[in-house]
Amino acid sequence: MGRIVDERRHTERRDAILSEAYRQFAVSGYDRTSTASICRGAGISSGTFFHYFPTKLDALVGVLTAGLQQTRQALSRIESDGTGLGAVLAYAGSLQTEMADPHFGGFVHAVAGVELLPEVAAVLDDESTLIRAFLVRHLSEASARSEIRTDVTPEHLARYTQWLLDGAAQHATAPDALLGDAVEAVRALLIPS
Amino acid sequence: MGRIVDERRHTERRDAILSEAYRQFAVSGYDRTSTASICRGAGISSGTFFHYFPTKLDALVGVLTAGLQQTRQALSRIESDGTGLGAVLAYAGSLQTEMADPHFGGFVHAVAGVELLPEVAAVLDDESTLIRAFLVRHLSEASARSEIRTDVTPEHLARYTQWLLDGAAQHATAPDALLGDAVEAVRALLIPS
DNA sequence: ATTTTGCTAGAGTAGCCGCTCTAGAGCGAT
DNA sequence: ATCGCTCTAGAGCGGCTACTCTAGCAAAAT
Repeated sequence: MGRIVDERRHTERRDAILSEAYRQFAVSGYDRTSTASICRGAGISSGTFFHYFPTKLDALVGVLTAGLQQTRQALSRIESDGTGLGAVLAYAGSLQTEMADPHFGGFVHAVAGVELLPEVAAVLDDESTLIRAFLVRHLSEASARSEIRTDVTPEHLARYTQWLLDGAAQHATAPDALLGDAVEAVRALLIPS
Repeated sequence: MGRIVDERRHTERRDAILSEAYRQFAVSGYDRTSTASICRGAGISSGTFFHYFPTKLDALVGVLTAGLQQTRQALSRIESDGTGLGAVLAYAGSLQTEMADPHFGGFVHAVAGVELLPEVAAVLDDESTLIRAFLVRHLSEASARSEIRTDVTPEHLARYTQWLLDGAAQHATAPDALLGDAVEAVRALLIPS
């Protein structure tokens, strides 16, 4: 049990399914995407799909988990480059890059639609907690260094920043995103005028 | 066709269905809520349901449209009470009151999950446009009166405010909302420190 | 009184969807 | 050579769902 014959082929196939699932979830939403359609898009049979993911929900969780790991890496890379305000702005920037993906906005909406399923909520919670900790850490430092406003506590600023970025992510699909990007918004919130 | 026998009874029934639909969409999401379940909750038969709403989607649009009208009224009431920064903060306050509804957060997520359906997108677009116009109008005035920061244009501030409030609405379910409310967040964004 | 029309109930239906099952091919170990 | 395992295909199935249909009742119109 669990022994994998050809590791390379295995992860490639798995990733292909995951990426097709991501695209279709983004375009049609979770419930309105059928496993059959994912199979068609990925060029596999249902047997193969359910071999890799015992459940459709498991495929979604797979996508989310991959995203979480990506976030983890991005944060630690950013953190090794610098701390304080710079790190926070760098994070906003990396998020903004993600938002450029034409499927990003759709996927955010799709996930929101099934956020109440415990398996989904768990991963999302992990990611949210991770980011909050990152923000609190670096905003505290930035506050101590007087890089940012000090009339609002770092904890509150962290929360507001998260709201701001979540809101921006939700509108990621809008083509009129030219007016004002996420980094500028965060800068406006954090830096005293 | 279209003649209504007892106006009172008609709208009461309709509203009852709408409010039950709202609750169930909030709790289970749109796709995972069955019309049968709404009927059970509202104490009616499927025949009645489909007499009032030819489609499940029509029921959702009905809920959204009711919300839009509510927003319209709230905005004009606020606007008649005052303008500029005060009006913007009053709007944030009224939104915050809405968020206190235990079903609000769930409903926001449910709607997000089907935002790609054109009928839903249309209503949401109307509401978004309405709010943006309100914000731009009053933030411009506030800016001219120097009630708020002037280093960022009112248009940008309007957008950031909308992001902030949308993000807050998304987290409305969280019980730890004690830490920092929406009004304070908007104030922090708008008022120079 | 009779007709018309809104309204309601509830059984019924067609279709879709997530998932299972079986059969077999490829490959590694013994 | 043989066994055991992963992997793949694809037909099939049980269950659920949005919606339809028919029939009857109440009340307004004539």
